[in-house]
Parts: sequence; C-alpha cells; structure tokens
Amino acid sequence: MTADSFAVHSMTVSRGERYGAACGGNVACQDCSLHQLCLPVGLDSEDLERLDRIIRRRRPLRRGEYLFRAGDPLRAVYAVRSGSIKTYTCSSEGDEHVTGFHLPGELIGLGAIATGVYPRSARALETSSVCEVAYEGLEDLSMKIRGLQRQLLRLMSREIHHDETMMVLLGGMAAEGRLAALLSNIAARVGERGFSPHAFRLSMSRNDIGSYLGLAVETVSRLFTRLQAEGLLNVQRKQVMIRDPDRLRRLAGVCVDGLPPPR
Amino acid sequence: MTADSFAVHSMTVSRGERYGAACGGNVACQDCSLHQLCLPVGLDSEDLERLDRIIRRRRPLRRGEYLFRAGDPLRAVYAVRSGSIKTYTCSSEGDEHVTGFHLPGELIGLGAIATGVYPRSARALETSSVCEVAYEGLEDLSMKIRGLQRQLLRLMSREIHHDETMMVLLGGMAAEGRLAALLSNIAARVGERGFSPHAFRLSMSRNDIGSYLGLAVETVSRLFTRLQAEGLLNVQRKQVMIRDPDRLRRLAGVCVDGLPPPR
DNA sequence: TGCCGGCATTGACGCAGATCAATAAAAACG
DNA sequence: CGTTTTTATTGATCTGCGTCAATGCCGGCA
Repeated sequence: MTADSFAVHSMTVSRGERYGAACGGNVACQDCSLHQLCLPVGLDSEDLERLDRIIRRRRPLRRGEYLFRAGDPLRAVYAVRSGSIKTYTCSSEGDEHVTGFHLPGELIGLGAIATGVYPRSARALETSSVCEVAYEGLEDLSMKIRGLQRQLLRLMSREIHHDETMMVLLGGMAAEGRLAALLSNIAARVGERGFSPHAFRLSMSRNDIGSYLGLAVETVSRLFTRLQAEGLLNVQRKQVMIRDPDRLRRLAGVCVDGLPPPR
Repeated sequence: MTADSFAVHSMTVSRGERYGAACGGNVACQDCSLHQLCLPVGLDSEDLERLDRIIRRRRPLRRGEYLFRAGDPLRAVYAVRSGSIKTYTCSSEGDEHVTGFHLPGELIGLGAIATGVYPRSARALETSSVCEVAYEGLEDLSMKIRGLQRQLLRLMSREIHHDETMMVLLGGMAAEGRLAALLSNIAARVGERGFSPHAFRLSMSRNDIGSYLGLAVETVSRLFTRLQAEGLLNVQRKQVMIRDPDRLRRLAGVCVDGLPPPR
C-alpha cells in the first residue's frame, strides 16, 4: 500500500467552517456541521437561537491544555467542536487513568451534574475547540424546549450505555478484544462524523490507549503489531488503516457498542 | 464473634411499610421511606401527587424473575422499592456479564433512553418490588416540575459517574482492590438506606460478583477467605460483617465511589 | 541540520489470576 | 426427610499479560 492511502483527517473544523472565519469563531449551532449529532438535534431555528444564547465559543485549546480539572465546580458542560479531548482521573499516587476519548459533537462534563463538581479532568489531545454550554442555562432551557430536554437525556443515556459497555469489555474481554473494540468504536464514530471509518489518525498516545483499556503500553504496542501481522489493519505510528472491519468487529465480540450483535 | 452479630437486614420494605398494607401495595411517594434518595427528592406534596399518577406499583418479583429483557422496548424506568435487582448482558455465547446491582431507591433502565430499547436484562436477586415510572409521563412531567428534572438529571449523572468509577476499577485495580471496592460501595449504600453499613447480607451469588468484577468465581471465593484471614471482615456464605472499614476502603484505593480520597 | 527528550517497539522473565478438578455445604424439591 | 441440584470452597496447574530493560524513531528546538 502507498503512503497516501493513509488519508489524514484532521477533523479540525469540519466542512468549510473555519475558526474565526466570519465572526470570531462564533459559528451558530444553525450553521454547525455537527448539529445532527450534538445538542441541537431536532430543534427548530428559533430554539437554536435560544440555545446559542447560552453557548460561548472559546479560543481553541492547544494539545495538553486543560478544559477543566477534577474538583472544579461545574459551571458548564462542553461540546467538542473540533479536535479531541480526553477525560481522566488521577489516583492518589499521581498516575492517571483515562476514562474517555471525546470526538466532535460529544458532550463532556455530564458526570459533574450529580455533585456540582467535575469528577475527572479534561485535556485536549490535539488542538481542539469546544462550545461551552452554561449549565444553569441548559437546565432552564431544557424545561422550555422539549426537544432539547429529549436530546440531553438521550446523550446522557448514551453515555451510560457506553460506559456499561466498557465495563463489560474491561471485565470480560482479553487484551486483543479490547483493542479491537476500541478501534471499531472509534472507526464507527469517525464514520458518523462524515469521514472514512477505514483510515484515521489516533490523536491519543499508546499510553492513553493502554490506560483506557486497562493494559500496559507494551501490550498495546504488541497488539498493534499482531493485528497488522494478521492483516486486520495497517498501522504506522498514529495512522491507522482498517483492512478487515468485519473481522475486527468479530474480535471485539458483541461489545463495539450496544445491541446489534456482530452478525 | 457470635452468630447474632450478623444482623440480617432484609431490606424488603423498609421501616414499617408492608406490601399491601393499606392499599394493595400502593404506598404513595409521599409516604415512601426512600423519597429522599429516589426521584421525589425536593418535590412538594402537590408535585408528588402528580408524580404518583405516572407510577404503578407492581406485584413483587420473585428471585430470578425478569423485570425486563434486553431488547424490550422502553416503556418505563423502574425504581427499586425493596429487595435488589441485577442488570446484565448476554454475550453471543450465552454467558452473562453483570453490569449492575441495584438497591432500593435506585433507578433502572436509564440506559434505554438513548435508543428506546433496554440494552440489558434485569432480574430480581431476591423477592423485590419496584415502582414502574412511565417514561413518557416522566419526560412530560419533568418539563413541568423543575425539581423532578433536576433529580432525574442528577440520578443519570450519578450513574455515569458510578460507571466511570467501575471502568477505572476494572482497568486499573487488582482482584483484591476490586472486591474491597465493591464491598465498601455496598456498605456505603446500605448505610445510606438506614441500615448498618457493617453487617449485611449479599443478595447476589459469588458468580454474579465475579461477573461484575471481571473475576473468576474461584478468585472471589479465595479473596473472601483471604480478607477474612486478614481480619478485614467476617463472611459466612452471604452474610458479611465488616470489621475494619477503613482498611477495606484503603485497599479499594480512591475508587469506592467518587471524589473523596481515602483519607 | 543535528542534538535531545519523549514516545513506540521488541525481547526476556515472572506472577496474578484463569482454568480444571474435586469436595463440601446449602438450597430446592418431591 | 431423603434426594438432587445448585453454590461455594479449596487445591494444582497453566498462561496472558505486566514488568523490567534495551533499542529505535520521530518531532521539537536551537
């Protein structure tokens, strides 16, 4: 295979929008290419305007910058607009454990609603921008806009479901299955966002992957090598090309995400 | 220690209510001893009546009976009223993987909201009763009652947080820490419900515990024996008495649930 | 452009926990 | 009650993956 079959999908600002293009980075939800994945699902343009009023678009974060830290008081939940964000906890000894990778259109900070305090820290994996959704405003507005309430509940439910799936994965699957599941899952999410699910760039390090999957870095590395040797994918550094999606999903068991059994 | 230091806390209908006592088991939320844990938190009595109208109390389930099955369409979420319920998925080969144990006051079925279909099955671990909360009604009513919306969001957020904690546990801790965390967590929840957090009866089998924690039954059994030998607890079959809660929590690491570091 | 520091890969080795197998102790049931 | 079935415990063995260690590679920076 040739080098350029690895298409680099930067995911940094999708489909023709550009940060700061028209109005200092304030692309309204109306015009956002993610609006069929994110909070705006099912809202008419009047409601979208109301939603826009509680949202602030912040300057992009650079790789490694914090979006918030565990222990900060909840003021907003965040929708990823471009790039990607990881969330993680630090154990008492200081080693971090990754709890999630978040792609454009996904909400971050939902775990803070119960206590009013973010239980995890969140940092950018690459240059990323987010929409800051004032939480008070969101609570208010979703009392007034049925579609917004629906979508908020749906997104929270989806997160519950996803986390449970991860529990099953971590509790029940061997290392190979875990990595296969993660890759299949990322592929699917990349696909939903309009990019090729077969070739993408992993924005997180091997360390992050290992931490998320409960594996040692070395194991992750070996697995990539093995999966490549078996012809399931090509990998070189962070570039991944999936050559046999079906076989990969079968390796992952039922657990890619959700119900649909592998076949 | 003597046999009767193992107080059996049946948890079956708390504090003087009895199924069928006054009106065929229909204890109103107003009079339910769980109302400071469950959906009613923060509602006045007028709102409680409205909530009551979308709730149906069903006949108790017996051990092993299904509350719902994975794949069933979502019609209601359920609040445990007495007893305990487990939720689990079945892998393609038929072996089940437990995703949660649910005590009185906890909500079940929140993972179904995203897709409209329950992603897991739910069965009673012992004789248990639940309140069936019509989901349509709940959506409607939480648009009208701010406190209800708040509490629903809070409960969902708590579940997200709990599941993430489990991910950290399963991904990062050794077998002993996992069991210690589960026991500490159950102890805390039993305590919140007004019972002694030091002596309780596990309603689930060793198999269920193993499945939930990602361990073989044999390992679970050995761990109980070991923890007992080390003087952390006494166990005989399902009766557990925690002798050194602090040391147990320290074994569990940060991960019992949530922020508060172990000391 | 060349040096440096972090990230990734590969190999060797040991151990925690899975698996297999047997027994014991409770429940379940007629 | 005695019989059967399920559940729990304990022991012996085996193995997947963690750990340690060494090397290679890329990207950043002067």
